[in-house]
Amino acid sequence: MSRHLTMNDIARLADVSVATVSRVLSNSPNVRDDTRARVLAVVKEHQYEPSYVARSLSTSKTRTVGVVIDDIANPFFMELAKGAEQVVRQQGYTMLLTCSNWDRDVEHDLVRALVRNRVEGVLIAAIDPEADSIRLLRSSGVPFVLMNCWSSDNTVSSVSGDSYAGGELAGNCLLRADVQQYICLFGVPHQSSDERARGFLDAVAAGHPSAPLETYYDVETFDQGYEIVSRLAAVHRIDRVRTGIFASNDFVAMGVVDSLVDHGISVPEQVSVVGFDDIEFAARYRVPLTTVAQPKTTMGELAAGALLDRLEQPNRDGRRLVLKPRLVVRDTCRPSTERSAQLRAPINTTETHEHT
Amino acid sequence: MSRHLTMNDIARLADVSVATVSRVLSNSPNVRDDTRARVLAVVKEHQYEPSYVARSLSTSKTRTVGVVIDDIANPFFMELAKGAEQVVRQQGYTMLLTCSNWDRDVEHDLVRALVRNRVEGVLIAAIDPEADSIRLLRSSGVPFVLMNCWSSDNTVSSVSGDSYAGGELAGNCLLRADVQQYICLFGVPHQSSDERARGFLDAVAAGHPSAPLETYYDVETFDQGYEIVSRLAAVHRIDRVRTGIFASNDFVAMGVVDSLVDHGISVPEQVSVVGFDDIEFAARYRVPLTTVAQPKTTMGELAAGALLDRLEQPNRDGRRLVLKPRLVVRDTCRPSTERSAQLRAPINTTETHEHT
DNA sequence: CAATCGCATGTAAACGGTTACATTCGCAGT
DNA sequence: ACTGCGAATGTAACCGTTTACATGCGATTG
Repeated sequence: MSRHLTMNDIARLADVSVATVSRVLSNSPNVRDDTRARVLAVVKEHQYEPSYVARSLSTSKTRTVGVVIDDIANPFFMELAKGAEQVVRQQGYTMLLTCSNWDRDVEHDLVRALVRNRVEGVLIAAIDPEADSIRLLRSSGVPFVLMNCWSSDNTVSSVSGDSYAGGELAGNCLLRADVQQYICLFGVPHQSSDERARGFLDAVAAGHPSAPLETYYDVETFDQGYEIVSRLAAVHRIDRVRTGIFASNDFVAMGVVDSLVDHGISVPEQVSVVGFDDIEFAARYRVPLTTVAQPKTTMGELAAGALLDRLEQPNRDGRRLVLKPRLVVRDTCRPSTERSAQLRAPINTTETHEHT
Repeated sequence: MSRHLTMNDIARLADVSVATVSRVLSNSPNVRDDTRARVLAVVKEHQYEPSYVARSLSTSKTRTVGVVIDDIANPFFMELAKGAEQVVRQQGYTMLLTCSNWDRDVEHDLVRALVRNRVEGVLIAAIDPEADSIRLLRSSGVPFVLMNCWSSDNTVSSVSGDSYAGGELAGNCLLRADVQQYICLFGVPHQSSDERARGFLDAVAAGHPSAPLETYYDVETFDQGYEIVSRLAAVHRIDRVRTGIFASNDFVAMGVVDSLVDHGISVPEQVSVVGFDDIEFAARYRVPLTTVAQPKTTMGELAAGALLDRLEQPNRDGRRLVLKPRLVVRDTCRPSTERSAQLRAPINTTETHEHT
């Protein structure tokens, strides 16, 4: 195909200099009306589109921010990204969305690619906030803000949910459902899932000290949830006594529920399940999920806002935003009234907390 | 923060010229080993990352392709995009994903932005293949391939599902379920939804000529599906006779089913529902959806493949790829055996068809 | 020992914009 | 007619790479 037109071509065709064309296109004043019209006519006639790559090189501004998430198929991250997109686009930035598939090497490569593309800032749901990818970001001086995790270094900004509180919410919910044993399906090692685990364990340790409790780690997917519960069901580990299952996210919770109904175990009568995230589908699942909701879109928006602040105010110090989760009670776990009366744990809070 | 290092900085630090640095970084031969080592040492020490924007300007190659989809929250498009991402990344391209939200003006702006960013090609799920956005693509000479639609102009490549056949599949499925009236929830005007409608209507006209049939247009969302069916249920239009409902996509189908169960109407005993797309969640919905599956990931992969072919072979003529849909029978519509025996419509095909 | 060759390296011209600065133009004031 | 001045336009340097070409240099060769 033919090559792209350049500003020079337009200048020649309109019989003016490149500077004038540039001025017309950037709406600068001090261009005679007829000249402007002549240039615009040529531009329109030839459908000229100026090269942003040249412009970026010239101005050293790309008006682009990079976003790194872990899983593009996961509604949690998609909502984060959507929230972020909203606000960056509205400030005239373009968003470059990338996805690490939970692989640290990929994450590192993605960050490298973003830096090379000279994005002006990045939003990253880091797998590990001390990883090389973050070091690279620091050393290359590209402003960034962490999402869904945080750093001990208080020069770096972050936006995350209060996972410990979320874990407690889940724990208390199961407590109130009056179950006699607990199964914990925790996620891959990660700040936020570790906190969830702590919060959950602390809550049940406090409310139900002697209860039998079994934990699994690294479970993140529907299939894993299905699988583990199926194994337990096969040996009648969960259909004899009332059981509470904590799932590291809503996908896992759905897998769990799927397995339970496939084994003829009734939810929530025999087994109660609490998920995490409250993805859109949780409410529409075959049995609507009781789950801990995180304000996903808000998180994306706040993160983007924080980043944009940084871009204008490069040396403001970091702020760590922590958003309170909220328990959404649907059909997989309902408080049994007697026990609820005893425990008077707060069960529903939303609010923005700011540390540092 | 400090500015980015440039190749010049590295050259100075390593006491060589920029050309040498460039050669080292592009692995060109003809660099003495010790020089190479010296340069690499400096590069590593200062975490230098070359600017792709400068490189792109210099080489007039961005190694980037743009993708335009209609709705990023819709799993159908996400899968398309994922399929495409796979293959472009693996060829060393970066993918710029954008989303029009079904707005033609936005779509046009997005294409404009992609052209300005000098993407080397674009994959576009066009709202209307004759729209300005496509004209812009043509006139700027950027290779592109249509997804989920097609053009009468046979120089343009496209990858789409055989929507007419899909409509027929849905129609025949309802036919076999032995329903006595039909409700059609068609989508917004669009090549592929129009074809689905035609296929569906032709199928029931052929198999059940005298049946009462009611059509709605522009229904695309869960809420719309829920809403329409609720109105009908309120006036007992669907709980008296066995009814078949065609939904323009799986979201709509879920809304429909939700409304039905909320009104105590049993699915599929009283009302049968067929969706479209077979998004991942269809199988896990509160009542698993009978739906027409499209090979979404494959479509993305093929589209990307076609585009990459183009990039190497700019003036090959277009090819239109049409993929056969497949009926997935789950719980919202099941063939009643008597009638199934009479009609012997093909019910399950997968195959790639190539026209032109 | 000079001519030749090939490899390693440097020099400088692109690439397509932006923008500081220089120049020209049109016109009012004297 | 001349000066002065602001508005309109042009000129050229710069942004950070790549790459064609020039140069330098050590080893081979007649």
